[in-house]
Parts: sequence; structure tokens; C-alpha cells
Amino acid sequence: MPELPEVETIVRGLRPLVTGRRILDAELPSAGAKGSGSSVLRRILREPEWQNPGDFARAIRGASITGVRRHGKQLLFDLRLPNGQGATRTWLVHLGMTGRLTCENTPEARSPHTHLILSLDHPGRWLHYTDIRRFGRWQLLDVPDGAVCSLGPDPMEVGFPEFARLLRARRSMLKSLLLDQHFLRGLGNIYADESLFRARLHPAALAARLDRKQARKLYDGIRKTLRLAIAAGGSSIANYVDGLGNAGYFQHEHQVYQRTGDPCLRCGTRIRRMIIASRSTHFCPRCQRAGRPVHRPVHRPVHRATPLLRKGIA
DNA sequence: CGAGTCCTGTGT
DNA sequence: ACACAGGACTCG
Repeated sequence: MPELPEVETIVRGLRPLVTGRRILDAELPSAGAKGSGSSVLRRILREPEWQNPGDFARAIRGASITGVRRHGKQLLFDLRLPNGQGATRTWLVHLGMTGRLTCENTPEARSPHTHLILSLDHPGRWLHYTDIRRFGRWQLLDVPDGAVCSLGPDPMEVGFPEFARLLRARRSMLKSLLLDQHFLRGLGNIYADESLFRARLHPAALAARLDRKQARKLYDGIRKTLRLAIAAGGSSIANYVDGLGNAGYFQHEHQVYQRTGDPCLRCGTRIRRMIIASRSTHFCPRCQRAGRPVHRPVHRPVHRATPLLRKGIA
């Protein structure tokens, strides 16, 4: 569910609530539950070193949270361990499709899909991790930026010359490229479609074939979309809420995402949906013509069209 | 590149 | 019953 604007909103909300706090206790309500033969937590805790989810809880219990950051779609909690001489770890959280991190005023699980409850040394504050589909992932990193540096630049930080250079090196379709975290980190299905609409570029256009002007429109389209989305607190469609449990409202400003068949807000043409990179892709066939692939018919018609038919086609 | 996989929930 | 959902990995 959460893409860059949602994760940024969560980080901004949680930062003042958890920075400087100590983790008094870590509970894993689903650790004992049976799911496909083993603990339902095994997947979220993808580290092989956590034979037992209790080891994870033990590892972070007593640690102090010294900072909260965003890296693409991932949240990073910097921890100072209790016993070591300033030993540190970074708890990496990827929320997948349905992950939530929220501050609650109770240590009781709010849902059967709550998988972690951290008690913080602040009266009335518990940090809950909830994830219905369990596509989320946690890692505990030794190095603050380890295992994370292979991703592409942050779209809000990259400069245009660098962006244009990266673009030129890619052969894939724009939609696939924007979803690729090794190209840019942070975009997902919503903001890829919304960015391409603002850039007026066809999602199936080939990256390497864009001229400088089109590359500029894409760059600007991405940044404007993300800036507006962050300002709106992200998009809440089914599951997303921020760290305080509040919904975002950028979904009301979506131009194309999940608007199949509705009129384009700019030209009135019906929004179309197609599948690219196995993902739903929404676009306006009139506003987003630039760079669209030429469709050559595989079979040539055996008979020429009659003049009357030609008229109809033209 | 596409297809399948991991999951649960919702809407037709 | 089926399609689809904000992500990302592996396979051929």
C-alpha cells in the first residue's frame, strides 16, 4: 500500500513521538499462531538468524530510538542498544501492501493481524505493527545503511542531469521503469501512473527514446506529483493510515489511478486501463500520446478496404 | 520481458 | 466463483 508519500507521512508523524524513547518491551502477538506450518512471523522476519521470533524481541528490548528515517518506501529506526558501549542497530521496516505502523494508547492488539507491539517509555504510547496480507518485511541491520544502498536515488533528491542520464541508459517502458526501485526509489503503482499523466507521456513509451524535453516533463511530473501527495498526507484507498491513524486525502486528487472509464479531468476522454509489468496501468489515451509505441498489425488485410470502409476508418 | 508466488479482504 | 488490490521476489 504505502509508496513514498505515505511512508514520508508516517515518518513525519512518528518522529516526534518515538525519537529519544526507549523500547521497554516488545510483544509478538502472532508469534505462536500457526500459519502454513510455522509461525506467521517467519516471513515478516526474513532474517534466518531469527530461529525464534522471541530472539528478535530480545534483540530490540531496552534499545533507545535515536532517529526515524525514510529510504524509498522503507522506514528505518536507528537504535542504540542498552548494554553495548554505544552499539547500534537499524530496524528496517517495509510495509508491503497492507502494513501499518501506528501509535496507539493501548497495549492490546487492535486486530488479529497485529504482529508487533512495542511499549515505549512514554506514558500511554504503544507502537503497533499491523499487516493483513503480510507482504511487509523487517530486518535488523548492523550498519545504518547496509542492505539498502543498492536502490536508485530518491526522486525528490536526484537532480535533472543525473535523472536524464539514468533514463537514457534504460530500454524498458516508462511504467516498468518507474516501478523499478533500482531506477528510482519510492514510486509505486499509484504515483507511477499519476506522474506519467502529469508528464503527458504514454506509459508504454520507451525510456531511452525520450528527448530532453520529454525527460524534463517526466522529471517535473514525478516531483510535482510526489510533492502534492506528501502535502495531502498520501492516498488512502483501503488500508493506509499514517502513524497517528489518520487517512490521507490525495486519493481525491487522483487524475487517472483507478479512474478507468471516467472522463479525463483535462480533456474528457475516457481513462483507459492496460496491463504493464503485470500491474494495472491507467492513462488518458489522448493526453498521453507522446512516445506511445506504434502498433503494426501483424497480418496485412488480404483485400483492400472498400472506399466506404476507408472513410469509416479515417 | 511475462508469469507465478506470497497473503487476506473486498467487490461484482 | 472470480477479479482485483498500494509490493517485490524468483523463475524461465
